[in-house]
Amino acid sequence: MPELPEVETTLRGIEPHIDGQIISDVIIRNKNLRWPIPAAIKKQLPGQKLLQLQRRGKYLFLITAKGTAILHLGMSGSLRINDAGTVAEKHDHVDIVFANGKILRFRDPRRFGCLLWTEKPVEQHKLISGMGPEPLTDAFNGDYLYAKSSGRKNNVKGFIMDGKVVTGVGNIYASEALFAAGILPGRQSGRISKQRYQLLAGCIKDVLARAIAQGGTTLKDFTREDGQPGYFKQSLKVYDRAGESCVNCRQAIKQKQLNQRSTYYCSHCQH
DNA sequence: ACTTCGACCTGTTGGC
DNA sequence: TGCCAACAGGTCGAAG
Repeated sequence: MPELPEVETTLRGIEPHIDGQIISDVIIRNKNLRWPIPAAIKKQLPGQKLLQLQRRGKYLFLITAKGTAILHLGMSGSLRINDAGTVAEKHDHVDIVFANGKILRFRDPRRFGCLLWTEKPVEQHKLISGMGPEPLTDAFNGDYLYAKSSGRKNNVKGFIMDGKVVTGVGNIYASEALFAAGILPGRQSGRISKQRYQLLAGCIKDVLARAIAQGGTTLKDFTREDGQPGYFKQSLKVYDRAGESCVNCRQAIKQKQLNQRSTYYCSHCQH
């Protein structure tokens, strides 16, 4: 479900309620997420002050003096802020209870998400250390993409969705950014010019920044921490629009499987 | 070092 | 209306 804009929207929504607050309890109803939730989450978090909330790619970090909780929403995860006493529903696997009476509630029907614990600097964690640059920083640009793509044989959509290349670009925004840049998703990544990568890097930044400004994309079930949807769906130009007319040329938007993921594009505007 | 593919889950949708 | 296959916003880790 969530890509970078949805995770960022979630972070901004929950932060004012819990930043700087003391964790009073952790309730784990089902520890069987992608990896089992370690016992240290329940053992170490209570009594700790939440010093900082951070996002890295699609991961969220809950930083305390003792260590850092690493949270990923997977395909179907979401976080809500509830008041103490709110009844948990079917897939509400974890509550982090705060002394101010708020509960951070982690729901994840498919359980592809995770909640892990580390006491080392979080950037040294195995899942984090190999990650590519954040797309909204200066370290991510066309020169970087061009250099990184040298000699590569995969298609450009798979290339920009590779978290070791750049983090946070998922299936929606990969299609959208490639449309904005006029590049066919199936084009071989190692055979694209530096100039086109400069355009693409700018389009990735632009589409992600605009999606964040709109509170993310609600396709089916993504909601913000307060239950409100994101409004970027109305700005999508190709994703989930197979057969509808291209906003530029009016030809039908095409859909095909690429790397086992649905991919949307305009065969007239993209080459 | 890079690429492809299977795996992990539940819920919803669309075709017959 | 009902059933069942196909699909869904992610990404790790194994195998080639």
